[in-house]
Amino acid sequence: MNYVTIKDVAHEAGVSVPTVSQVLNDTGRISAATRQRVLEAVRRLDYIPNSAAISMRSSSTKTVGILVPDISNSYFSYLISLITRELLVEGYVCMIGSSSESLEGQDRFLRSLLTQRIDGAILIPQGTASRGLKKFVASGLPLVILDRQVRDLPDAGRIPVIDADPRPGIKAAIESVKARGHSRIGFIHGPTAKSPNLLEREQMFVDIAGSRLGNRNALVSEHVSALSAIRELLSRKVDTFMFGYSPDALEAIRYFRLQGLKIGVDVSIISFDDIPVFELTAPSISVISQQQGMMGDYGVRMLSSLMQGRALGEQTEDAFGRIRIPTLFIDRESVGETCTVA
Amino acid sequence: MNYVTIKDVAHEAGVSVPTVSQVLNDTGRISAATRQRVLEAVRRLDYIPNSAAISMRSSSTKTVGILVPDISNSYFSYLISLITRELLVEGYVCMIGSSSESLEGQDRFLRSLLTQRIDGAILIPQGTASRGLKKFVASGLPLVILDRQVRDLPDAGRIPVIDADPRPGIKAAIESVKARGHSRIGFIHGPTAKSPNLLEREQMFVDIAGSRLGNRNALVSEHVSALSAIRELLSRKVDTFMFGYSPDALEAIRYFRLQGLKIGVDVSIISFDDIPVFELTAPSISVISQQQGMMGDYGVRMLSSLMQGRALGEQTEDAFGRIRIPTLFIDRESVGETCTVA
DNA sequence: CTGTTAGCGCCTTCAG
DNA sequence: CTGAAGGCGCTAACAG
Repeated sequence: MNYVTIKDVAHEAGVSVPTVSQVLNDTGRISAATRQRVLEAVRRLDYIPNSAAISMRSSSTKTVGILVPDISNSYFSYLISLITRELLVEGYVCMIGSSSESLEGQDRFLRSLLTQRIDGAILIPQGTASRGLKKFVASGLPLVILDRQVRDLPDAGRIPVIDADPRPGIKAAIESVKARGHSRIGFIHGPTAKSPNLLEREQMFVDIAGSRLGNRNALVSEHVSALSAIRELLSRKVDTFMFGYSPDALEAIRYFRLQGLKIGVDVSIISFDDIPVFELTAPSISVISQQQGMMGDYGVRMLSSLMQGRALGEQTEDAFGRIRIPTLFIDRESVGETCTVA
Repeated sequence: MNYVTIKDVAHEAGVSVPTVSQVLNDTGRISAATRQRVLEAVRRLDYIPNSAAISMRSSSTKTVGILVPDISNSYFSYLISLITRELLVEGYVCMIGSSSESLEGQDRFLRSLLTQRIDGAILIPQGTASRGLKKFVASGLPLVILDRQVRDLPDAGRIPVIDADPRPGIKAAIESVKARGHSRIGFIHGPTAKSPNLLEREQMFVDIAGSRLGNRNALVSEHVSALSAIRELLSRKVDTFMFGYSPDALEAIRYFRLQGLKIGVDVSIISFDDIPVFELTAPSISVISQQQGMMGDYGVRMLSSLMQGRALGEQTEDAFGRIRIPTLFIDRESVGETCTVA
């Protein structure tokens, strides 16, 4: 299975190799006649260019890397499908990889992106800067970080970070919960070690819920396992749960069902991340949306402009600020009305 | 941002370029001393090989392509995460693409795989052989087709197809439904034009349900839109629905809820595809599982052995049969007990 | 308007 | 045990 090369095409068309190249790339002046002959030869032989060879000369691969924590998480897979679709129309193909929420997984994939000489990357990294991530940043490749901040990342001012501002969503959620007569809310933070953003959500919760409902009614658990945290808060008479990490909410739904606790009646819940499941459960789950669509759009747009700049040889040493997309509370059925005050 | 090349390493270590190459590839005889020096230079300069250059010489890219109909569908994203993980340990990186359930999208991605000179591919193609797919098959690349059969694909005997055998799951489902006292079942087939497998499911349903419940109690709709089909069957007094295509089932869940029809009480449903949502809805949905885990495993294993053979220059002209993985009925809460026979 | 020359980064002979 | 030469597929500069 030997591929047809530009040389075969040249031979078939009876011209020289560079002529074919010029026809294919619309560079140089080529007579309509030769052009025709070359194009026909291309068609006849079904010539398909070798991107490795092209990239060796052009030092541009037209590929971008995408790193997510977990491909099978629908929050990320949706983001991926958005991003790849938009980049495709700009002529880029994507290399997608998962860190499996581990630093080793992340570094392994980042390295393989480097060996592929990608033109740029969109990363949803782990919350702590790994060796691999530092090297990646140091390489100076066009790069945007999505969805998560990273602790201890030097040189961070140079790279755009697009994430969600938890405040508006949390505020709206708490007010809605309060309006329905709930007064004792617990927050389940998820694996905060993985991401400063999760920590921030918790702090913001404490801040806002504390000021609205009184500090003793805004509860938080030290437990790392979601299940233990839920059990603890339940024993402390919490009847409304807010989840900073959607997989925890899914676990909770299973758990409450098992315990015979009716969501929206015995217990109310609100989760971060607007993923499709939450609309299909019965009752449907109220969520704090991070507006992933917007996030993906911004990310792609930033990356293209960075890659553009690079392609033009511009000095893109602008300091990119952080872009924060406001979260949005989407009210559904998982927060019940309370008549009896506890 | 110029990458470190093997030449820089050679210079740094005070040896020639081929020497570095030999050290890195463990070929040829190199003295321990030089080897040491080279390795140190590699580390000091943080040399990262250029896979494009390597693949130009070796004509192997260590890349495999994965085509799915829709990345954001959790059935596929789960399969992707399985496959990429397993291939990674064998040293392959994956290029993932979506056909967006269209022939054009499929062909565009397949072509880009060809320009990338991938070593092999795992495809979940559209049900009809597109020009691009035919060309791809004709290229002779190691290739396995997953989850779906393809109509009119010449040379199909040469490539392995791994899909699910719908019979066992459907049979078990219907028996369970019958045992619960339901006697009038309708089947929603999904976009059968897209896949012979969907058609097969319907035929098998007609066959099995017909023989178990009588032909007039095994209903099918001609409507292409799931919603119209549901409405029609509802008007024909169907109270139990089987969905051949999970997105339709999700639509149905929304619809029934809107209509105030209680699943598991007023209406019973069973869907193909064991995806996480179905376990989280209330009531949880009984499914016919295609055992995706198995499917992914087999697929990867077949592909590696094909690529192996190719790497060794073997003639892998074996006729690969189709491997069919039995479907499995998973009984949950969406099929209610019927006391009153309609 | 077209062909010649040279080189991208790497590896595989083959001399030394 | 190591270095020199050549070539993978392609394109940018220059001749002609």
